[in-house]
Amino acid sequence: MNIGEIARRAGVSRSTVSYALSGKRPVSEETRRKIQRVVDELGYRPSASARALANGRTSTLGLVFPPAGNHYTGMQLDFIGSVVEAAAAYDYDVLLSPSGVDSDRSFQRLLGERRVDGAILMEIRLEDDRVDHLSALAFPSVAIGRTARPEGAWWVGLDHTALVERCVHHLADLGHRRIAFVNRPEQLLRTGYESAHRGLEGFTKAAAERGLTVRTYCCGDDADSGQTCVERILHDDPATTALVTLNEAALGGLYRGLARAGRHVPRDFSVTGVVAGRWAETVTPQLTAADVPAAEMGRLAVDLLVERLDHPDAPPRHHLLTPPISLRASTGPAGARPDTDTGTDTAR
Amino acid sequence: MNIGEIARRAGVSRSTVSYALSGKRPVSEETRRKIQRVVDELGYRPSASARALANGRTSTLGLVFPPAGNHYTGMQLDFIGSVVEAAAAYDYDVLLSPSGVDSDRSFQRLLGERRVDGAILMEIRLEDDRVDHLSALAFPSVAIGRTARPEGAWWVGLDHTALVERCVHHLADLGHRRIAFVNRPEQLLRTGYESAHRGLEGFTKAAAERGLTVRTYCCGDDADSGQTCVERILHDDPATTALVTLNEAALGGLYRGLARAGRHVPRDFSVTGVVAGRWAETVTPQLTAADVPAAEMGRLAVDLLVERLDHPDAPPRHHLLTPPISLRASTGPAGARPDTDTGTDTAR
DNA sequence: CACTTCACGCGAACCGGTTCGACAACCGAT
DNA sequence: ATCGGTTGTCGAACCGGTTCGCGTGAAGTG
Repeated sequence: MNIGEIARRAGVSRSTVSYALSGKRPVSEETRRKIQRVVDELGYRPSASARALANGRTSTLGLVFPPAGNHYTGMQLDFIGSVVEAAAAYDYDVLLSPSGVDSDRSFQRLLGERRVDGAILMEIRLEDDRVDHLSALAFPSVAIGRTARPEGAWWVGLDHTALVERCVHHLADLGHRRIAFVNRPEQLLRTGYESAHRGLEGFTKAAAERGLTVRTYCCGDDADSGQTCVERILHDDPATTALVTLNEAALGGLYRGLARAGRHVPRDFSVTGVVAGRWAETVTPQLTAADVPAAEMGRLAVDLLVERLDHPDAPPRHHLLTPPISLRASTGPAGARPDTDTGTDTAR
Repeated sequence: MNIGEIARRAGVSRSTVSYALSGKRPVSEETRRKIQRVVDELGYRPSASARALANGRTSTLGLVFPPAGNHYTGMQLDFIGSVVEAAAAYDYDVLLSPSGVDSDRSFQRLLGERRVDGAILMEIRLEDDRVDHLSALAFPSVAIGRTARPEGAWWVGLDHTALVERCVHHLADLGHRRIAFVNRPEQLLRTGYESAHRGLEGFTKAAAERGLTVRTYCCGDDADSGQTCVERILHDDPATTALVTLNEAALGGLYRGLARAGRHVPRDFSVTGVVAGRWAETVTPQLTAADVPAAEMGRLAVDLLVERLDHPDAPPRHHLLTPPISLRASTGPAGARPDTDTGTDTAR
């Protein structure tokens, strides 16, 4: 079942078999066919380990995703799926690595033991040890997300700042003056998670530009937290008429909280944000949102990484995406119900 | 950076370095420390490819998941995440393979090129080529799901039949007499997808036992399809008062369809089914459902596979799980609103 | 003091491919 | 007949580990 066996049966040398299969040197049509027949008969396939050892390439990409214990969001699934598919199109396999903090065990495995030719990093933080580490090593990698100083790096990212700004402007245009921002969990914000930071930045900036009264909240990645968060928002400022969120996992809970408080979406309360399209369509009314093009981002990341692998000294490239806001049904003009009705919640 | 380099610097032979690091033969404390110092200084890590070639084990598990183009569900994400985590605990990496149909390219890569020591299969069909193929090859694998004849195989599965039966009984106990079943997409049912079949079987059986009037539907894996499906259900039999579903991606759409038709959950209409707990808690009212313990299943699958790898001729084992129904808020007694009100939908 | 025993370390072979340099056979051109 | 250039094939070295068998020096024993 190894190349020697094939060579013996075909009556040629091992190197000839190798050349016949790889085509890296001409082989006469006759011996090529002879070899091919033996290969087909035995169903021979060259061992990936041996090949990797010999030519130093594993044909495998590493996909580094967030630390264990975190909730996984739907977006992450879309990244994973699209990365795997895109990689397969280039004849690469994908090795999953549950790495979070820098220099942890499985991260070491990928690089130190040379299991992968390149890596794609998810869940980027503004100051990211992993990115620094990889770039110091000049190890081919592409980040899905963008650090504080992304110059000279390879990445594909979403312009969360601009997207959230647009959401705020959209709401302001509709007449909303008191808006809340529902961010990802505080722990993520504290550790410098990119989208949480840039989203917040965009929110603050746009709110200032429009002179809005705003509050910002962190919210756990689950429905219950979303519900609690809405309770806090309406308690802190019952006159709030809209919110912007990045937290797709909490979305259902946000809606529930609003319903419980007797706020009808979009009549008395508008909701918008940046979430995957699939989630935006799951809630009722469907969410007006900038749809995260996760599948496209995964594909682009693989494209970049493969390019970087094929041309080791190509200049750094990146893609910054700014998908448009999809108008659905969760936002509407402010003041359909007068602002005066703010004393107590109408429902328990 | 290879073992020869370490040996040279430590002034010993390559084999001694190998033994010192693996501990497979005793090495004097002194030389061991000498070697360890050099290793630490240079940050040496043995090449995975070379090791794999030498000892025939890749320390990698394959995770075979559904064909491209499918929507991925939240459940699948939970499987992937828990498998990766559990594998890491055993010092295995996980290689993702987007294989669907049998003997397709990437499936061949995993096995033919010996990239993995064992495989975990997801999205099992009752007659599954991949399972047959692997068991014919005696290749170590564990299925998440159970074929029509699972005897002698390694798997971890959910007793969809029993779970859906329980859902039906739960509804029947509440007085519901006309119940619909919302299955996964027709294409999955047609190709023999396990959960769709067994779920349907359990539904039919329990409905017969309780003498219920039922209809069964297939529904696409997205919110819009869910909404459309509810419209069909209420059109086909406006007296329907409850539904059971396996389709978590459609859940939001089902709720929307009911709301649009003016049916309040759970006052005029009960909903239940088998979905991941996270999803059940996202909708409002929260879904009374048998929560799919996806994370546990992934972990168990890895446990089984590792056991099988460590003891090549251990007898086949499996786990059939039957999680309890979590009572939440989406089911209630039938007839809170009289059955007579069935002429036309009250809302558009 | 010679004789086993044991702990330790070494060299060589091997895993299964790839790749380089050499060489033989054949071609047409001088 | 000789020479230069192809074309097709082979042998050997190499990738970076693991593992087996053997040799050696020190310790233990009668």
